[in-house]
Amino acid sequence: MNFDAITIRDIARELHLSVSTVSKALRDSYEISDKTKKLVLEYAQKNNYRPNPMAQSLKKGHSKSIGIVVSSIDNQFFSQVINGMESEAYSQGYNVIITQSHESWDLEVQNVNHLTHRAIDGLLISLSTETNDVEHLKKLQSQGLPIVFFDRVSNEIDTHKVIVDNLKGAYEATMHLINSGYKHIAHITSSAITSVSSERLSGYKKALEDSGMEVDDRYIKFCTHGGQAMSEIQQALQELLDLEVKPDAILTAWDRITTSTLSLLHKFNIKIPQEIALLGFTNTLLADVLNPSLTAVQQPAFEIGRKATEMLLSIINSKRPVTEFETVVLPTELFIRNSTARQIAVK
Amino acid sequence: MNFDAITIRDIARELHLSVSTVSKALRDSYEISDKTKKLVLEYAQKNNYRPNPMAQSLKKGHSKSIGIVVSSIDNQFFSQVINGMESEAYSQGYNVIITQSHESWDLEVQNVNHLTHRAIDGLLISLSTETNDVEHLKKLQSQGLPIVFFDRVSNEIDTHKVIVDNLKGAYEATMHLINSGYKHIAHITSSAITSVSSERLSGYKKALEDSGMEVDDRYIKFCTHGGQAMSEIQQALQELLDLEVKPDAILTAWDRITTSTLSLLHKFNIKIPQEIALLGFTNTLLADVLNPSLTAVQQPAFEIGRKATEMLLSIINSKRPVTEFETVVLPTELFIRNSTARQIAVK
DNA sequence: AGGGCTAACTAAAACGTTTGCGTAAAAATT
DNA sequence: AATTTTTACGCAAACGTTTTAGTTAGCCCT
Repeated sequence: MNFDAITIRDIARELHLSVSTVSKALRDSYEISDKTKKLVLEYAQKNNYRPNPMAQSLKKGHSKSIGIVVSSIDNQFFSQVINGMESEAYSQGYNVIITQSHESWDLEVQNVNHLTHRAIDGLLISLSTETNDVEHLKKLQSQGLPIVFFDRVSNEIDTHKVIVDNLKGAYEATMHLINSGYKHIAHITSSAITSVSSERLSGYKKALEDSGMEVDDRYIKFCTHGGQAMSEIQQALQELLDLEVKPDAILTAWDRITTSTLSLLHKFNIKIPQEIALLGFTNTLLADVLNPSLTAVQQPAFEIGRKATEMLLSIINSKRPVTEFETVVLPTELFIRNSTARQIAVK
Repeated sequence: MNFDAITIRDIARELHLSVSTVSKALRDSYEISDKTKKLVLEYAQKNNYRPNPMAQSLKKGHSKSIGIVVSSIDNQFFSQVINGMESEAYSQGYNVIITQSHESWDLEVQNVNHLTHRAIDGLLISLSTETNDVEHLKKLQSQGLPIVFFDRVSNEIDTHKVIVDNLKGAYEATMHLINSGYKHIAHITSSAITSVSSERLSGYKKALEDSGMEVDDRYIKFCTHGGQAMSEIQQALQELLDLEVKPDAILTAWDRITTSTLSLLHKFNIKIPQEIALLGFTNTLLADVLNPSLTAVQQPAFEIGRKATEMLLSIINSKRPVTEFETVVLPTELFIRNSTARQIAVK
């Protein structure tokens, strides 16, 4: 393929000017006369000149783009987060490069390496469920790459973080179930490694304890692959259904687990909420029109993304090394719908 | 921010070698002795050397990344398409840069300009609903940027394209409604400009005609903003409901229009399919668990993305200019669920 | 012994910019 | 008129690589 792109050198030759004059004219330098500027600008315009971004990046020492690692783009939570990131990044003249870890540590490392070092000016990352070793990120940070965590954070790395109040979100959700009269509330979550899971689990447990209810480990199921595989959720659900006392409500802690559980309950012909109520963390825009409409803990995804990006750019643009880091905690919101409707009476 | 990244020059100085020797050693050139290679490799490893991708890109004349423009990432169709693109691109050592046009021509142009010219080696684009002027893309193509269209294509530009058989998809969908006994089938689609809309509209009309039914323009509604705004869909729907003979079925032609229409029908308390049946183009993974489960025309989104990327990379890697272009047409699939269930009898 | 080979390396140019410094001419100041 | 200042431009180095074209030193061969 031949890219017959016009360069600053071509303009210079054609206009009988020096390369530096052209460069300065294009950047509207005070050193250049209006006449020359006009000449150069018009020629550039006419010939559709566009500066080579690689040359600029190389020269300037930054790429004006930031890397994003999420587990999966087709998760509405993450796509909303990305919308927020894109919005903030664009408004500050930055580009985003999105990669997916698909909940795999290997892929996460590979993506980070791919993005890494000067191809990006900073990294926004939500850890994969598999990740408990963050050496790869530590090394990058120590080499000066600004990193901001969002959603699934690591407490082994000191940097800005944007999370939601997972404990409170799960607490309120569980309380809602308890107040609705449910007695045997199960919890399906992801791998216990992630910050998000353990916080939500704590919220769930605290609500039970505060209500004088017993925490029974048999009602708590972990899906180590973050619910990427339907099979692991199916197994978890099956085990719950096989208990001598079946749960009458389920709190699902992850977007994908929530929707998959809903699907499986349909598949098993279990009436929601009559037989089992369902309450899940999810950001799907379709919660209202699901069958039944789904009581959900929703996260301010756009704002998470926006805020994380704002913080990352503040590190990137900081004159001196940033050593004071901040963790922003945003609130979740509980939307009560039919999937947890209290059973007034059996119709 | 200071990036104390190590360069090839640092290695050379430290090892008392020349820059070129180090470069060649790293690239495993036959000109370098095994001893030296080992030395360099070990030093590089230990000091976590990583080639500066910008310098490499500048030198090599390509960036090993491709640009993607879609209308919106939080549309499951597009996120699945992107998964396919990412998969193919990664397997060939390419990176993807994703941007969203949000159905706006202005943003589309801005994104393309941002990505454009040497920051990317090629472009994968699905036009925004607003777009009917493709001069910006023509210009880029004429300058040598490889472009592949998918989903929403322009026939003013000659290049590879990947689409689905929209006419057949809409035809089969409409036929399903007709065969289920629906008599007044409405069609809500996007702007008539897009290839996709007009093809689906044709399929809808053809099915009616082939069945001896009249095509009544009052039953066809256009949402010029591609359904980004709920309000325009609401208005379209309201107009349909205000007709003296209300439609008993609606075929929605776009993902977002489909889910929004479902929401609105709920809001208006209209029973699906008893009062109005709904059949829509959508790739949501939740079609099965919607209320009611949704009869849907689904597109092979992953494959669309994969194929488009494969074709783009074939242009990029082609030794000589490509002049023969191909349009790949993939089949859609109709999933029949409850939202169009034939009304055997009124319960 | 002289020429030709080869192996292993180096020097330098190039990719397209940006930028600090230098400088000639024009303008302003003495 | 002589000096200084300003204006408007050019030169060349630099960013970190890759690559072409040398350049040594040692070896083999007749």
